[in-house]
Amino acid sequence: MKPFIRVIKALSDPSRVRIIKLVEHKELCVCELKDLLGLAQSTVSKHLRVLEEAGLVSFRKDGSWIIYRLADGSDSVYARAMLDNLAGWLENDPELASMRQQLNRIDRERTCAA
Amino acid sequence: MKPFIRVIKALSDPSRVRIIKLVEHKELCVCELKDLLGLAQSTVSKHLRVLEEAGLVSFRKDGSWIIYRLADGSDSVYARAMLDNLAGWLENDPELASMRQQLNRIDRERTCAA
DNA sequence: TTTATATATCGCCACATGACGATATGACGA
DNA sequence: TCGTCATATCGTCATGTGGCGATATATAAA
Repeated sequence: MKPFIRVIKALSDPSRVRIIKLVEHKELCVCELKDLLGLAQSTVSKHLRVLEEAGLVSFRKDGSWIIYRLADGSDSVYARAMLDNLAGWLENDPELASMRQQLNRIDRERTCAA
Repeated sequence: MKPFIRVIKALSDPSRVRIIKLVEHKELCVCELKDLLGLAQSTVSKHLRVLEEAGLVSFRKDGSWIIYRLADGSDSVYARAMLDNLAGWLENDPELASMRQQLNRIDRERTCAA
């Protein structure tokens, strides 16, 4: 039961779902997510930790950046299934759409004036 | 986003997931669920309300009993998908197994000495 | 080494949530 | 009608959670 609940709880917050739907398209560093979501850096960092512990995202280091991407789902059948579901869900969400437009705008230069 | 979050939040509590996995097999009244879960009647009633508002369970009245069953999923694509997923998940959970044994024991007589 | 940037962690606060008992409602039976 | 049983709702409390700013850590650049 616990591994299932961990995945579901991780997805029970709108900000965390937005993170999933953003990194679904393109891996992103914390400060990019922070700007897109309009949340404090510490808040985003905490959300990413929850998602990572649920097996929903993973990360790699690139210099001083830590770049998050969708997990491959090998940690948890629940995470895998929910990521598959989410890939088709919320595609028409207006908030997500505007965030993705912003995402395209910052596509070329990774400048994260924190 | 909101309808999705409503379904996910409804499933983010272990007691509510247990309710789903119990009524998956057999429709049950509130007092049967109360006995199986070992929770106060008011608590179970509140959980059922959350599940019903998410489109995960529905109910019918039978005299003074209110008997809950899985929803058909027509209210919400998210509810439908999650019920489909859950049908295959947690089948080996030990707590659920012992609850289902109890469930078979009360199978014949619906006596809910509250 | 010092400075700046990116991230994580910590402490705090406001609010949400799950639990309970007590009470209200509603149906059935005596 | 009155009492009983099943359920829902209300009030309350303890705990969980999301938010922030401040701070610690680590890397890169000056």
